[in-house]
Amino acid sequence: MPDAADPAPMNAPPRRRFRREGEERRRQDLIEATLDSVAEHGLQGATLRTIALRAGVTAGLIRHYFPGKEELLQEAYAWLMGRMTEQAKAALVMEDASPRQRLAAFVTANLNAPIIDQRVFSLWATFIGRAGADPSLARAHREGYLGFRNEVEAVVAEVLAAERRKPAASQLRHHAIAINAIIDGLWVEGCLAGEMFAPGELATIGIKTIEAELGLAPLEQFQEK
Amino acid sequence: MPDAADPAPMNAPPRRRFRREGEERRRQDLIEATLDSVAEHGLQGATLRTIALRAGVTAGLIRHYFPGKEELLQEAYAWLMGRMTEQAKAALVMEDASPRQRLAAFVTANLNAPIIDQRVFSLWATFIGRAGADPSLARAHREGYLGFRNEVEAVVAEVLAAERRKPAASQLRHHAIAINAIIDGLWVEGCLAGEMFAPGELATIGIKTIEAELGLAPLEQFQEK
DNA sequence: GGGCTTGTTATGCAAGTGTATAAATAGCCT
DNA sequence: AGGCTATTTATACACTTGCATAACAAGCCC
Repeated sequence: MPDAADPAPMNAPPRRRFRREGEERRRQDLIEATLDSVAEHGLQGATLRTIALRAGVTAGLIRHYFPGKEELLQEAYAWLMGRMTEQAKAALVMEDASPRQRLAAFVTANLNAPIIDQRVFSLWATFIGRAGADPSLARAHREGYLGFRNEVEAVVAEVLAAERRKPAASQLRHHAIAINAIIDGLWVEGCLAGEMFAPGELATIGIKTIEAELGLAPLEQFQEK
Repeated sequence: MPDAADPAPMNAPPRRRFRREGEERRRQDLIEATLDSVAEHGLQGATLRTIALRAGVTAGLIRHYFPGKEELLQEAYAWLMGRMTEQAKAALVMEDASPRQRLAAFVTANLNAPIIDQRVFSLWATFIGRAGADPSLARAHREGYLGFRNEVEAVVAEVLAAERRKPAASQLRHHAIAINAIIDGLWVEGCLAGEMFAPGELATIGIKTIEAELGLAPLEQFQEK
């Protein structure tokens, strides 16, 4: 029995070098690696090892920052939603612009890059598909949706007020729901089949449709026929 | 060594009873069990064993009808999409109704049960979330979407023709895209947060918004203010 | 009713999963 | 410089996964 001695030149693979990063940074890296993995391989393909590889660490480290995979996914989703609504609303903060211009800018921003984006859509769809089974997801969506809709409603009220119109609350709500649906519907199509539309086309359609919904005379008017 | 004899009263679990079903039936059952599993647990939770359990068979049988899990999922998705578009278009085949009535009926059908349905939405979102990475899914969506949009475009043309209007092709396309977005957007919200809306409210909003988009005078008109 | 086909079950297996725990080393503090 | 701590790696483990194959029996055909 030769029984090879262990300390022989059996050059063991050297232990991997690493750097210590701040907690904030590591958590953020892990969250982004998680979203990347989900967008690319879906929830099923987003394994701890895949995520860790993408974040440039080993799988065990994840457990040092998150209690488990579940919590990592939840935090990743929360962060994604936060960034989405933040971007979406950012287009509304325009100083010295007419309400109507602000509304148009809002629609334009929401129907172009970076909000129209296949990766973000994949993430949204993947997570929201679980809303039926996961009440916390459903609640997160509802909150985001209502926040968004309230913004829309506020701008609509301003636009109409500028036209000396004062709609009833129920009318305002209807307008907000409809406008929200228009933006959402066009957003979905833009993300899924963006190359079917000319650049800016979705925004143009969105603005014109919304103006029709609000009963506003189009600014540059070219009638059909 | 007592070497217990095998034929001892070590009552082996009796082999499970089963019935032979037709191929058609079994495949359909498996597909529906697959969709149930995906809707309930997501793609990650839809394992062969879960699916088989729900279909009332054992996991091995699946491989007798499908080359692998991948193909089962694809067939399930294709069947789901087929049923969805079929249902959606069914509302259009109304004899002796005005184009405008048909359009309204179409919108109403698409914004109520059974098309507004959380389970179907979960399935749609779960699968469509993979469209970015799976070209076959992206193609399936595009085909379904274009088919749907063409139906809309045809009805819109009829509606406008009944009003003696003959829009340019590009105008017609814009209308169809916008109307499609309205229906899609309201559909999403109805599925995700149906209890936020009164029964029939989404359909009402959809119809009014579409009428505004097409420049049709509302039938029952109650102005704001 | 007895064989034969084949739909169906049962069992096994290698790869991959999330989690737990131990070992190591990077980098701060003095 | 040198220890100390806690971030990070590495390894182990129980379990699940999809897939392969063998054993079985349901029910048609003659």
